[in-house]
Amino acid sequence: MEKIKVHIADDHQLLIDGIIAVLSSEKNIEVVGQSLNGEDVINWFNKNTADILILDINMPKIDGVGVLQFFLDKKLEQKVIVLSSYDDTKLIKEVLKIGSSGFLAKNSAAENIVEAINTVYNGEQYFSKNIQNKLNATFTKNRVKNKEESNKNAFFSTLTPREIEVLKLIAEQYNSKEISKLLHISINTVETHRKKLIAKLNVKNVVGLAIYAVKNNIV
Amino acid sequence: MEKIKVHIADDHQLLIDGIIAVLSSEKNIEVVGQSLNGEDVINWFNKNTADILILDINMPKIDGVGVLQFFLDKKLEQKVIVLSSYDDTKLIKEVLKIGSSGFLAKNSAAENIVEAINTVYNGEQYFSKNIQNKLNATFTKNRVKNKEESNKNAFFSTLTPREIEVLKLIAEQYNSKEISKLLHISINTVETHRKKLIAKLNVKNVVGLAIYAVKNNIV
DNA sequence: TTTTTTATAACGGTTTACCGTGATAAGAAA
DNA sequence: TTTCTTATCACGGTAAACCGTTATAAAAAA
Repeated sequence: MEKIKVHIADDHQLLIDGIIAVLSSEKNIEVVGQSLNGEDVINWFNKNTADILILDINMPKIDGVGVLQFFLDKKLEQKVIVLSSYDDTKLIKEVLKIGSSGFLAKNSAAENIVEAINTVYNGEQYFSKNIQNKLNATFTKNRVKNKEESNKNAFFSTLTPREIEVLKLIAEQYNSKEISKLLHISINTVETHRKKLIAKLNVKNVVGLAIYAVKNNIV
Repeated sequence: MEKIKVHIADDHQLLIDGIIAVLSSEKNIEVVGQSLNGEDVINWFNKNTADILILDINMPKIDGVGVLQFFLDKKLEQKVIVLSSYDDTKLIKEVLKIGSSGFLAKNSAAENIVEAINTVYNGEQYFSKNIQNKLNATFTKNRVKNKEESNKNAFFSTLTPREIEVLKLIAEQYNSKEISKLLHISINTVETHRKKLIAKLNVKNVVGLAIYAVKNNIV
């Protein structure tokens, strides 16, 4: 029997070891690699292959989203199941858009990871139950479209590099005046970026920005 | 042979199942219970006992710190090994102060959890290697003192229940006026709490508060 | 019993955040 | 080439955050 080759990427060694222990009782699944950060994932896949990548979103150096974007460019063939603590609908939509095949919340039971691996290996998409509920009908209908199209009429905006830069400084507790000095731009420009960030991320104020930044490992 | 009875508390079922899978190969360790939040932990220990509680700090309803404080009042006898994603020195000091016997970062390898359980069961304290380095000499000297003393000359301030309540609402993007209405108190009082939070947590502004709240799973 | 902590409240003042709107230049994409 | 995106800047106004300081009653701790 051909085994499903799995690579696990998470910044918590304990969780990796736990998943390996869980999968060790599955005869048709083989863990062939592991990484503690996004950089290692990319390096590993440059030299090796796996059928399934179990990918944590919150990782140091390069986060899960960065890894997915790398794979998108390279047009590699492995399927990706995204692991996340935060069952954030916006995040789910984003990772699906950039090429993941499944989404598993960390509050799922261990048996679900086996189910997820088998489902995704068979070419289907997998979502944790609680996540399924969060995905609305509109989105479900649209996600069959191809990547080019779904990128065009995106359900949410992606942040520009400059916006991420400003967001990072906001999350480091700098105010607009300080940011304007750090980036050598006008305070008005900083405030414009701030406004766009609040609008794009659909948050109420700077607190929402800070929380987004933490949850997406920008700080 | 008498087995070491372990209870695991973490809001991620996947990690619980993973730890159980890891511990299943240990003959002298038996997992007798599990909880997904602090409330469940307290309920469980009201009816049952275990030798060791493996306790995640970041949990909903009542967090790890809340659980420890509960045990401190009840003077229960089980040892506690704290699990945390964030290897925050301040946090480590806090949980040791309120009665944990060990601290295990989630980026530790699985074998360490076995080591931690055995060490703590034998009455010693256990720390992940990377955490050992973070604990400075001053603190190491002081932690042999008894609880009363170490509470007195605390290294940082603890938030009051009301402050945590306000902080939670701040992190949910409510402004002071809204919070004052939600809690039926004056806006001036809310602002006073806000000021005290900023001072106690040693942050610059509301962004710092929000980040603290996320990292400590208050929101 | 005395002291400390907690939760409450007020106030004047300054700074910052946020809103709406409009505009321009450079570069990328269609 | 034309359109879209990105990054830039301005301005006037309102709301909110932040600062410093003071104060009081109740509860908890020493």
